[in-house]
Amino acid sequence: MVEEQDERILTELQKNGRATNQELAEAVGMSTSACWRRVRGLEESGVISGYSALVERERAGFATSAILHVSLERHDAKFVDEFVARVKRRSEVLECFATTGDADYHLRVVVRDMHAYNQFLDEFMFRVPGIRYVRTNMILKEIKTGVALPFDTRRPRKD
Amino acid sequence: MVEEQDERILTELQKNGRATNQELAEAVGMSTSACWRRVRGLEESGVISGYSALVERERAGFATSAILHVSLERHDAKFVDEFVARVKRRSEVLECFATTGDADYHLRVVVRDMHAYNQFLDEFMFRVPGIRYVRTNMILKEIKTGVALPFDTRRPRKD
DNA sequence: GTGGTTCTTGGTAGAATGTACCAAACGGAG
DNA sequence: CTCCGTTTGGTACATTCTACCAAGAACCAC
Repeated sequence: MVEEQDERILTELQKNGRATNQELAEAVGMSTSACWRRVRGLEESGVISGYSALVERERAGFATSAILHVSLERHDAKFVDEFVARVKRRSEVLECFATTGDADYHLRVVVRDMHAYNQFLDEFMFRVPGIRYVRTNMILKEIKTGVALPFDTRRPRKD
Repeated sequence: MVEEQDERILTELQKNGRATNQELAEAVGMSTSACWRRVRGLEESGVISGYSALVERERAGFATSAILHVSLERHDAKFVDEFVARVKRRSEVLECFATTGDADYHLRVVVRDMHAYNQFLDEFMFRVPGIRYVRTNMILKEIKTGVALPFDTRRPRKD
């Protein structure tokens, strides 16, 4: 189980994934060794699945991004699995969620420019079998792009 | 400008944000000092905006998440700014994008359980002034949740 | 309460790494 | 070619990591 001390570590490591163990220990108020062991535990148990540099999309040359609503014609395992497998392979698709509502899937796609987006649709999206529709919502502005889980919200009573 | 060597560094640091400088230098094929200076440059120029631990949502106790489509009644700066400011303050809102299409905004919200989601709507979303509608699409399954920009895609010709 | 077991803690030291310097190599411009 | 600015690889000191230790806390059965 992830307890309160772990949550403080996670909060800190989400803010600064390259914090030294010493900084981290200081920030959460424990000894370096206790802290280090907890971090290791979180990594080994898979609570922390990795670390990543956060790169500014536009500065890195990716001017265009969009949210796609996708719906499938049929929902047999065959079509669903094929769709999922293809989505996982395409690096332009940063996120993909199966959702309730009109569309079956919400995707977020990031590309270098509009030409690349058109190409993405032509070469990839429109070729996936069994798709009913793909609706593109271009992203006009990124208000917020966070990865940090909200550990500051109240925990449910555990009773 | 971000050139090819930088892209290799970014690719690597997106995969492993805690790679040691030595590992990194080896992976991208340069000396440790050259590599270190480039990383520093990317950080100082803001291409790398930070580092973060990636935490498994469900293992960390956040069972519920949703994508919200939000549309505003009016689009005066007054209402827009208020909405944006409020969204930025709420840690449950991991992502928020202004988009084309029916909804003005797409948000991704993560909470501990359904009760917390209901509370989020009641206490926050439904109290923002000037909102036309909020449509909730519960996330049934996370197919993919990536943060790495697709540097493996073809760069536009620079001419 | 006591005793025993288990889990967690803080301290420490050798190994590994980061970071700032150097002089050398490179690449254009004239 | 020579000059000048930029980027490179190497090195050394300071910092940090990481695996051990024994001591302390928490728990349970009795």
